[in-house]
Amino acid sequence: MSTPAPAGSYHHGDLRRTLLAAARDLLETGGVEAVTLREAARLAGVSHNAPYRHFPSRDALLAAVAAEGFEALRRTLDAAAAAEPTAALTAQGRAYLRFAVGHRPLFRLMFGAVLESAAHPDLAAAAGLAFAALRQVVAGAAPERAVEREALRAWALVHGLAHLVADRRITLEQAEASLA
Amino acid sequence: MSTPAPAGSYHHGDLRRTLLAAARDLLETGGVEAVTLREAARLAGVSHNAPYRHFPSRDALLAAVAAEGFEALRRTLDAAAAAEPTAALTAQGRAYLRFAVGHRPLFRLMFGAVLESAAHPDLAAAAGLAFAALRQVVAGAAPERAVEREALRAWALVHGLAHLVADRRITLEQAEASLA
DNA sequence: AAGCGCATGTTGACACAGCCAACATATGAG
DNA sequence: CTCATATGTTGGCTGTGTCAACATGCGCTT
Repeated sequence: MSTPAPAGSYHHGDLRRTLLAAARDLLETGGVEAVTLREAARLAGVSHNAPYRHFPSRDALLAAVAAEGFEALRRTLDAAAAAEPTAALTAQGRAYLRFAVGHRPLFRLMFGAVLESAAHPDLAAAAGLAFAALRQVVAGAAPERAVEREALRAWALVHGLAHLVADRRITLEQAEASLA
Repeated sequence: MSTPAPAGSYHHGDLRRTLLAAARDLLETGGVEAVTLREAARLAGVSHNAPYRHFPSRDALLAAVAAEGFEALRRTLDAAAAAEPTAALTAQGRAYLRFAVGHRPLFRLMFGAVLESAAHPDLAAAAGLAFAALRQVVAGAAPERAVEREALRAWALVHGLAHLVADRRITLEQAEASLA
């Protein structure tokens, strides 16, 4: 899906976006290991060093992809809550799980051990927003005082299930059955 | 802590163990990225290709380290349950969390996205044993019919909390407070 | 006790990665 | 129209994983 360069032009015009798309492709296709600055450059049709004008390092590229992932996750969670207001929590849980299964390499990049989010503020921010979507729903459903604790427990439960599914230790069905 | 080679001898004598120790050191010190076949060989005092007589690839070395990690985790969980039989479940939960915090890089290797456990049977087996320790305790504490489901929920909760702590998204205290 | 097979180590090489420095180009602000 | 500067390019360096060919000596067989 990565848009190749407009042929014959010295300047690409939209390299950053193209590189991100290429990186996403590589990620989905071959896992994190397959995401390479040089290969992304190749896919984009530029020289091996062009990416450095947009990302200071390979990690930065990965972080940008992960940040996009968190934005997508947040949208998914918001949509799930909006679509099923009476059972928003389990709806979000299901959405979370489906996201993990549907974009396994991306999920593993977002939550795996490759990136140190502390080193990438944008990443941390995007992640924070996604989690806020979860917490907000729990806040509306929990009994007053226990909100903070229950929110955390719900979050951890869903998150744990998602990891177990993404690591193929349990099936999606088992996870969904354990939600509520 | 990695035992260097007995000087002057062509054959090392205990290279496999030494390499594992070196890899553990590198992991704890610099994270997964720092674990390198060549660097492990250097620490062990052998040539850059000697490791291939004991591990067919870098991934295999990492998998072996992770497998050791799962064995350690299992021992920890067993010990926790044995030490506090009346509250075995929360004791194991605490142990799980402490393991994640105390051996962060190892934990992230074990559960991060670097290894594909399907490709390393030993790894999968060790992981299975560790989880069995958890499940067993839950089985003793849950109301009959719901055992399977409650076991999974407990596992997921602890696992999720551990991940959140390891990723520094919440503190150990928050996690422990959310256990029971 | 002698000899030898095979596990274990070594040397050398290759491709490929990330990253740096120096240079080229074209775009848009003035 | 000019030119500063953002964007790309070329070339090179170090380090890594992995393969192939060769060396060594431990331990079993006889």
